[in-house]
Amino acid sequence: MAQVIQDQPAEHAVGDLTDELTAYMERKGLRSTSQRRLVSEVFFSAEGHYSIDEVLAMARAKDPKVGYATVYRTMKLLVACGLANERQFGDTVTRFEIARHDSHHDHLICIECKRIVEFEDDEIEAQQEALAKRYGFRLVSHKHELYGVCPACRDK
Amino acid sequence: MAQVIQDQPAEHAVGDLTDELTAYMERKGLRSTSQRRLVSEVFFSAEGHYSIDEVLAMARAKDPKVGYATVYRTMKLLVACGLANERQFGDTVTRFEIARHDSHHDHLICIECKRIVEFEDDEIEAQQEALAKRYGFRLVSHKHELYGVCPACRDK
DNA sequence: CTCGATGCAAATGCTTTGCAGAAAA
DNA sequence: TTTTCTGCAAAGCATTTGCATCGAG
Repeated sequence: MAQVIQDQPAEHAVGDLTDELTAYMERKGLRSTSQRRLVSEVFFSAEGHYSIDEVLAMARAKDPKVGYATVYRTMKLLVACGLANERQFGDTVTRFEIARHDSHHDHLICIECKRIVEFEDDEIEAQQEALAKRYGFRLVSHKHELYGVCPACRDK
Repeated sequence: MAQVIQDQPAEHAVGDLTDELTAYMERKGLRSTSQRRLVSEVFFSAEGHYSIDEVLAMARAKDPKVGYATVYRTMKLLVACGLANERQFGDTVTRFEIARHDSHHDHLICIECKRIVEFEDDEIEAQQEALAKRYGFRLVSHKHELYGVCPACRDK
């Protein structure tokens, strides 16, 4: 059998993301290199919010020779083709997450352990729209981050 | 007469803010210097969201010799004593705004002209609280920014 | 007179870019 | 072979700090 039907489909099928990237690169005349394949693969496989350094570390685990600039440029490429989002949380480092086209989500961040929980709240989204309209703004995007202490850290 | 009662009280009475700062500095054994008085005065008098460079420019209009580091350190001081908030919007620069203790507010930012409008929405605040509770988080702070196109820029 | 504050300039931390050599197409 | 990509190292840029000097207390 060529395709395995999974009982519990992964949140993001790594293959689908890779296909989208490949299509984008072909369309733009960009080259498929071993580094781009490696970096995108480790990023697509790892669910989370990673800094360049973290993606670099994951990539170097499989190929110690990859350079920082390559990871940097590959992440920019993923952002450009809409497969990754760039985020800045409390600190100064830029983090990347896999972009989901279907749903908007925001973040709940533990200020103790830095854990990041994603949430989706349609009511808040709707109220944001209403609020923007009230001020005459055409809403393009938003950033909504809640900082607090997570259950695990509260009990310590 | 020593005190002037104003018909239209300023949003933030510069004098009150200055008094709070003075009290804080005395409490901490910090010195009242001409630079600190100048920087805090221009910042308290100017309503808005200013970067270090902008505060520096305002201060230098009155005293060309003030240094960047002094403004930097004075703004940190204002943040430390709760009289200013530090914010990062879309770009890389840090901006400061006068902290109001009574009300929480968030921002609506025009991506064209960079105009920043402040808003307050109790319903959204309440929903944030509910959401944090749902995840077991004790909510400490939040960042809520809406990016869009303001009425003036839509008509251009 | 003492110790904190200032202002310069240098250091830092992260991001971005120039360029010579490497590797896709 | 041509053109893009890589990896290093250097440049940018906003922020932060060390230090000699200045000035408030």
